[in-house]
Amino acid sequence: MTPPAPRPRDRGIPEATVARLPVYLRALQGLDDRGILTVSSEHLAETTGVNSAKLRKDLSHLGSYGTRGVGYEVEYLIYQISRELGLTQDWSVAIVGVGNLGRALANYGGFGTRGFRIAALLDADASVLGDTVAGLSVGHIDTLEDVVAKENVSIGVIATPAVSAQEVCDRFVEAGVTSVLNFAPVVLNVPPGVDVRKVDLSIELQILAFHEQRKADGYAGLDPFGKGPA
Amino acid sequence: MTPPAPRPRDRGIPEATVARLPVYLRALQGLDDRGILTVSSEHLAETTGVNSAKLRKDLSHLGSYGTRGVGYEVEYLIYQISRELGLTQDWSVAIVGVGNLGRALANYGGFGTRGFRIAALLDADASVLGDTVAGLSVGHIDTLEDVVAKENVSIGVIATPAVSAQEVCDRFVEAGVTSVLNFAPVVLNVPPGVDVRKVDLSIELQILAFHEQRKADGYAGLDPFGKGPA
DNA sequence: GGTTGTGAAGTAATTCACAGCT
DNA sequence: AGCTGTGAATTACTTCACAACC
Repeated sequence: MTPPAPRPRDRGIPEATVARLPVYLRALQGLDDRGILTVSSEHLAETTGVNSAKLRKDLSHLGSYGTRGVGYEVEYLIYQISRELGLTQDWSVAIVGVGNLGRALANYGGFGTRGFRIAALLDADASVLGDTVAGLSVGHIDTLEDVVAKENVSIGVIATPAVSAQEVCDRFVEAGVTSVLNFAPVVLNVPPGVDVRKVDLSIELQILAFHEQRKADGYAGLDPFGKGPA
Repeated sequence: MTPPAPRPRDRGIPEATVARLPVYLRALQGLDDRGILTVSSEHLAETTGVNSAKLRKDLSHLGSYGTRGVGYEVEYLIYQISRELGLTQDWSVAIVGVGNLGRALANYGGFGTRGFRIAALLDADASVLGDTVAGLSVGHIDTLEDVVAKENVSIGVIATPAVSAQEVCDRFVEAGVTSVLNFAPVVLNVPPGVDVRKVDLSIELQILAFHEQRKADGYAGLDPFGKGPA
């Protein structure tokens, strides 16, 4: 009888806003590093490439943290955004697949920075087991369930070939992981309640190719007929 | 005097649709590999994780390629989507930055598949120059302009550390590249007419952390007070 | 004077629901 | 009978423009 689960709709922040908060956060950290104390929506918007009204509306969803006539205090805003994003606590991440991509991810500075901790690197390939990558020893995929439980992993990163991705995902989910970041070029199937985000190189390239083609067709030629293939 | 460039707005396909076409395309190729000849919007929607009405509307922007009562012919739809995305021609790609990420990208199968050709791998670090990666010899960054001109590069991929990204981007743009795919965690500045897409691991993690925190706050506790930190 | 926060207006994307074709 | 293609309705997001405040 339960109606078709209208999702407990975020009593809060629009998804589009959530996706921009990390961008603001990074820009703010840059300002902080340079010792800048306050910033206006106009300035912060410019450095992050958004419209200033949008930035103000985004921030207004978190609360009223600016000062009229002055702007936003950089450190305070960093704290508020971090808190909203859940970065004031540490999240354990497990990376499965230690090929070039997995290594790139493991060595990526962004992990080390506040908020994330790599709990384990796992792979099925015996030839990389025991390798040390980013200070961690690569473990066997069979230990996935143990690692998730023991290290309290909440985010699983899939950097395996496409063919293994769904299986790894299933194991993550079965072990209790509810957030997955997928680099394999497949659509993952997960039960409700599990969030999946995907990063897909070839999709990005194809989107660029589309626009590139548009530029070639449309502008350069100034051909009013455009579309026609012949 | 030119007004603030209201962008020659695509006389066509919504951006949200463009971003999904590659997903449909991949699913269709999977069906084709399995010898499946036709597919309904319902079925294709299910395997790509979208609503079937959305899928039909997306496809309707390309033309009327289905058959009522039957569905879509798989091969024909593959061809039409490929054509729309500009994949019936080959695009030359240059990758700058041959660390783990650059290597992962170079070896990524998605490139090889129809539509993209890696024209060059470039790096500033003398220690990797001349290395062979994915069958290509790594060249020096100073040859960027030559390579872009000679190989007719239309998409530049930036896989360098953050600090070098803007400079590499400027050189790409100066050399005539109008599409950039950026993996470095910085907001790139480009003139109008140049498309930039970014892929940013830490943004994805932070978005997941946000939702993870929501799940922890909201559901598990069933605490009606939620928000308050103490 | 300067800048935020936000209703109201405008634009884009999604979903519904069904006419129209096979 | 089955499935597409699409107007109409809905929902989400963006931008404008200005009152409120420092």
